[in-house]
Amino acid sequence: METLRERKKRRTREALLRAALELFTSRGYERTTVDEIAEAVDVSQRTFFRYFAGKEDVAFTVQEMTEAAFVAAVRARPPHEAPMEALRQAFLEGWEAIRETVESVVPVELYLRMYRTIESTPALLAAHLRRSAATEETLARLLAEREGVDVDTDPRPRLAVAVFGGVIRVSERQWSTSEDHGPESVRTLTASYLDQLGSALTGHWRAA
Amino acid sequence: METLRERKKRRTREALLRAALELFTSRGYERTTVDEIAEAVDVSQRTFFRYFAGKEDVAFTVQEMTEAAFVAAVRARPPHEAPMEALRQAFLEGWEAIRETVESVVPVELYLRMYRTIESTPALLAAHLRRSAATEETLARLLAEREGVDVDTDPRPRLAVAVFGGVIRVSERQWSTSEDHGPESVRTLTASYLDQLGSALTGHWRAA
DNA sequence: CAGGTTAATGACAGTGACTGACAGTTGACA
DNA sequence: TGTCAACTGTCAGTCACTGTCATTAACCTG
Repeated sequence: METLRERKKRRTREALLRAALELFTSRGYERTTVDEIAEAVDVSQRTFFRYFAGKEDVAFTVQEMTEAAFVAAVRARPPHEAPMEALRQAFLEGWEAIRETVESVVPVELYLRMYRTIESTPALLAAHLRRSAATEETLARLLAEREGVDVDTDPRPRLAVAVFGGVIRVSERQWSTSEDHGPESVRTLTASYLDQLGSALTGHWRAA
Repeated sequence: METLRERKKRRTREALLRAALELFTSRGYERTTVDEIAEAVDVSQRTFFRYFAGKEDVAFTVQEMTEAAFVAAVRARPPHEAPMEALRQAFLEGWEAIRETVESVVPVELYLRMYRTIESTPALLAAHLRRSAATEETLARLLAEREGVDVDTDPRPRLAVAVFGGVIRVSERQWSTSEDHGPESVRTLTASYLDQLGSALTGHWRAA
């Protein structure tokens, strides 16, 4: 069980996280100072930096959880599935588990708002893409191991993951700029885009 | 022709650029301060910020030129080429033109060193990926126009460009971490990876 | 439960990127 | 050659972030 000290720490951390996301999504990321976040929770600025490595770090706390959940979902896929199929299924079926993971920390609605803020804030978008690159590296190694190939000599693991990542990013972008913000719409969008990959890569697009 | 004032400005700008790249690649990006760059050229820090939007901005000045050159190369492709083929040819054939563009500002060798610095510096890698995303958006619109489809309703332009961008990134990464740093090796690597795309996306990789 | 240990916090000072304001300087051009 | 506009330096200030040290509060042991 949890000691009093640990409980206090957890509460401070969660309060900082919630305050930060609330401020980022309402006032905007750049127009929010670390001092304001700390003040909203009534701790010193120094304390904020003891809980989070930086202003950017808070913004991605929830993202980090979902990424970890996705990697876990891929890891749990049966070995007989082909690589791309495993990625596809992990994404489409793992949705509910990811949603629950999020809800245990912040309201899903806040998470979705934060996602849009990330997409529309250049500094955060850059960080997001770099984090995605890191996740892709993890996935490439994972798939290489599943298939028994060497990730450093065989380019296919990294290629497959890069392509999958690209599809995800296109769906996310489409989702975050469209009207329909239901969490379900990303799933259908991603599935549809994965299906259109082949026709996107071959020949002309104009109907003959 | 150029007025004296313009000549002075251009010289200051190029001096700042060269000094910055030299310092970034030798001492490291984060261990270089803007004050040091300004001091190396004997101007005030304020002047540096009048020529470049920020420390990050200098680091990508040459990159920006190569990206523009690539977009131009794609634009110059004959319309009968299919989208992916146009991207492929623009990249493989446009190499020499890009090289010349670079050489007109800084030694290619410095450009290559800077590239490695970008790949190995988290903050710069993030910025690089965001810039790539912006370029991909430009290319998607370009291809959509070529093919006469609507980029906002037809996902194929963005998908194709995302996949191509993914292949480029994988080759660049492989190149920047390998021994062979000749500028030719990126070409062969990219061509080879594009050829392996199909087999990376379908079925298992393990030889039966 | 008193007293010592350790973790958490606050207060303060300092660095580095960046911006705004204003004054001084130097090319451009009549 | 003198006036105007562009360019530059100086200075002050904001914000993210870090190191240091004293203080507080939880923990644990006798």
